[in-house]
Amino acid sequence: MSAMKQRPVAPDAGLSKERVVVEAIRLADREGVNGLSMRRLASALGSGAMSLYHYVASKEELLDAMIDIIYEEIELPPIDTDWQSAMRARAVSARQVLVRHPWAIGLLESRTSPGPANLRHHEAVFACLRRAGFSILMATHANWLLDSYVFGFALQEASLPFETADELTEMITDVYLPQLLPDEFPYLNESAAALVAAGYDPAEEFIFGLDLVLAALEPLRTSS
Amino acid sequence: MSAMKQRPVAPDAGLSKERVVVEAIRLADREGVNGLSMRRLASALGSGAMSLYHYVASKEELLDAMIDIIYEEIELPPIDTDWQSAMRARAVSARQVLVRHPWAIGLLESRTSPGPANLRHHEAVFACLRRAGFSILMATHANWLLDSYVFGFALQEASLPFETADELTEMITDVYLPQLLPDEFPYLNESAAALVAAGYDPAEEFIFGLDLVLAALEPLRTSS
DNA sequence: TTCTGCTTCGTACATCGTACGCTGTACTAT
DNA sequence: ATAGTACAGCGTACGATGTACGAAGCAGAA
Repeated sequence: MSAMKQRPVAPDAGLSKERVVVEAIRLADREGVNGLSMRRLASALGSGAMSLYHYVASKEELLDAMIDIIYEEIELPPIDTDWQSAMRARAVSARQVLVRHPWAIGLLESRTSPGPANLRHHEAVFACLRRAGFSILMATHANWLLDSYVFGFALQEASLPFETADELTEMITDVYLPQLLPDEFPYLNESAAALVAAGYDPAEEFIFGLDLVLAALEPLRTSS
Repeated sequence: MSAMKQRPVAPDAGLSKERVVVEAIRLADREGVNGLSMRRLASALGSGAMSLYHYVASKEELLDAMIDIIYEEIELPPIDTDWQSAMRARAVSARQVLVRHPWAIGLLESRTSPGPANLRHHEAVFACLRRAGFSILMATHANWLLDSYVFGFALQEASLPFETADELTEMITDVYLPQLLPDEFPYLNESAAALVAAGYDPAEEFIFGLDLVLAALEPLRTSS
């Protein structure tokens, strides 16, 4: 407002690819990916729908850019610890990010070409694994295994219809158990009951499998 | 046509929920989930769009029904072998099904209430694990871990932009490497080169991680 | 002033899911 | 035979979607 003229890029007003993409992520967080339309995004930015197309070539490209910002949010494996701690930290961060942006998980499917943040991220992961003594082949295996676990866990967690332990109890007793005849599904009943009794924390469940996988990878290293 | 009158349900002509859902799956396989519209589905069935709404309450319900058919396609863990073989067979089958129907992976996200085939499937999985000597808690852990791996792997595999080893080589050399400055991404270059040299088979990669996970779960059993 | 180039936007079109109400047929009760 | 009931199928219409197209506003240069 005050120093409005000389700046080639307006500091806060005006559109930019960054502003468009960031607002798109906010909208998707709030309303889900189905609530993200070009018109609604435009009105959230106080502009006309077609203005957005000066910053993104299409909605597909917008989605690609959103995914790359998501990758930027994921912590890189720290370099100052052992490989297990580093990969654990990265995985935990990735899960947190995907919990914050559940719409991103399903989007990974159709998007093919990796963005720059994605590349940076995987470069750092491979660096960590190789420096820890994994061969190229074993590093590839470890990367697939860990990413599969993280994404798959996030995918399942996102489809859980509850957020808190209380909601879980309510969900199980009200929705799940009624359709679960004890004779037909004895084992599901058993574990549903155990879940209600013990409570349930996705974060703990995530760590359990993660540490199990990390421990299983440990003997595949070549050197110390 | 010949014996047209007395049959309460026409044997081959006429619509039915089953015919609608099965054709929807075929359409999604062919054109992706974005190519599946009620109008296109209707015309594939030789009917009007609104006729479909006599068999499914909404498109959402149609998608739910499609997912449940997909679960039906996944082999249950066989009961006549050790638990590792049984769970391996189930996981391999699940991956094959998801490769055949990649659109289904992203759909698991938003769908919340499990269909009957889903319930049957998980009942069988829990039965297998419990009979193998896992406690209720450990069976839950194992189930999460295995499902996360299978779904996550399928999700990543679906986003691979190639189908065959030749396409992989082509993809890496033409698309991947050009944007990968060796100084900026030394480790990605290294592993990309190794991938081209060695070829790559997703099915083998899948088995590697799967067997590693199964072996890591083995000591968590209580009895033999 | 006039021109040039970049942003911004209004309109238009095809396509989407689906609410609503009309048709025609099949079967039952009279 | 007639009327009633139920249901399967469809045509139309409404609001929303992504985006092609071209006009408009605007800066600085001539």
